[in-house]
Amino acid sequence: MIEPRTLKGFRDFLPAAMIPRERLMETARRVYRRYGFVPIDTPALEYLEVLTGKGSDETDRQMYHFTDNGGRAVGMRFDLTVPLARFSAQHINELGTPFKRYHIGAVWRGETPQAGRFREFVQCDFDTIGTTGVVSDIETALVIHELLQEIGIERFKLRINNRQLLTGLLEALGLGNQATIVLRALDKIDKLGAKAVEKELSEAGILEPQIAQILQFASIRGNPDAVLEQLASQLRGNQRAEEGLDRLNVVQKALVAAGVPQERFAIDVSIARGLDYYTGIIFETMLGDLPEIGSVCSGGRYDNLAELFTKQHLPGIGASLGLDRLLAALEKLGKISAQAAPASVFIALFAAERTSDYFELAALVRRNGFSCEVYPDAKKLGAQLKYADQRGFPVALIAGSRELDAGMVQVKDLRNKTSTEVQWRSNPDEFIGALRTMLTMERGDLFA
RNA sequence: GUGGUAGUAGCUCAGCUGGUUAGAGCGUCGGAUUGUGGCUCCGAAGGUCGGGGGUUCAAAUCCCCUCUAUCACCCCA
Repeated sequence: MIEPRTLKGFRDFLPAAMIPRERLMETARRVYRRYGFVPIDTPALEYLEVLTGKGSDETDRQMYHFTDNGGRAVGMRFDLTVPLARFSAQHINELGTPFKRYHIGAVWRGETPQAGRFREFVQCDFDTIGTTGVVSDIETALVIHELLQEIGIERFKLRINNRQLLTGLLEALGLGNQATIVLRALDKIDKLGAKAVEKELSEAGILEPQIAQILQFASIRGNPDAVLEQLASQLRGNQRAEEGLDRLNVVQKALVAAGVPQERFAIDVSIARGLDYYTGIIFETMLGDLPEIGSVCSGGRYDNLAELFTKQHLPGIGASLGLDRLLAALEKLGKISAQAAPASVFIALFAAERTSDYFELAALVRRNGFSCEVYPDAKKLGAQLKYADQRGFPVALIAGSRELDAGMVQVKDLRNKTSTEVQWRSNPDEFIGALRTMLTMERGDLFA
């Protein structure tokens, strides 16, 4: 006997978990398409050099890689952005710019699993390639907001920053080449506090007055308007920073104009996003009820991503919804309703010798756009109804030989326990009408 | 990868300082007049006590290793 088991950080999904997963992906697709993004897919496995080209030591360490049977060095993708860079370089001439795509797929990282962190997980990415316009900055923010809203999350905050602000400041302080160290340290300010960041920076050899300025800069808080104002006064005269600030101003105004509530977003200069490739605006999204799980949707602008693969200048911007992390959060918050009917109409099997009649009935139901399921065994009616009830079917159709002979069926509303007899063979319209009235009643939402 | 905590039935857990055939609730399956569900009652199945090794007359219980989960570091969705 082989022990049935799965690898650390890899999971099976039972129907109760898979139904909300699929629903979430459908929501993401719907929102992405609403903004004109089109779907693509890329291989799970790539040449190792394609994946390691742009990553840091950390991503290299976490990547699953091996030599395939043909002796090639290959790796499993650890995000969807690097494959997009390769994809764009390879196909952009057939696609034209701007190119807006979404990509939902699994990625793999060999890191230690934790709550909401797995070794195999699904990301729902959307990116815009080939424009540096601030319009795509705005659109990215709007999509993130709409996505979270449509999923049904009431409390979340989209935190926005622009790398140019900090880069500009660091250049002015003469720390231009230590950006990564400072960014990484600053990213922890929320979690560990200013003291810890100060210590980390001074251990990295950054001088006292420099640290003071960095921390003062990162401690600016308040509503977007106020933050932008303070930043403007502090960064005046710094060309690079002012450019980033101008863009943030445009984004801020557009978000308000598009109806994004003030409490849903913040300008927060302490967020850094570890990935080195971001060059402009950056986003992360925290859940109001579960901030400790981390960002569920992050991204930003990367103006040089494809440079390793092509001489063509391909700027890009996008973000990634962490499907599995979000689901883990929703589950923790008790927002995933366990029951979701796989189909809406249940057909009880009574007289096994009349099987074709049941399939004739089922075909009629499905032809009219309702999903239905025929019970596989002619068990006691009570047991069949119990099954239907437990799966959450709203409607059951019951007919024995007597009714079938007469072309009748009992249409039973499983929630009200009411039922009516209908002539389905001679009067299908009346039958479908009866079904429709029962099924149009509120179906419970997937996310409470 | 490093460190802390944990692992008993499908799920949630009980099992005192080692002592004979390891229990409960829920769930599953069967039954209570093969034609009407969520309640009730009766019954059954289901456990190598995560796995391996060791100490002991005796290990779910103590020790070591390992696997898995979880938390922290690191990093990130």
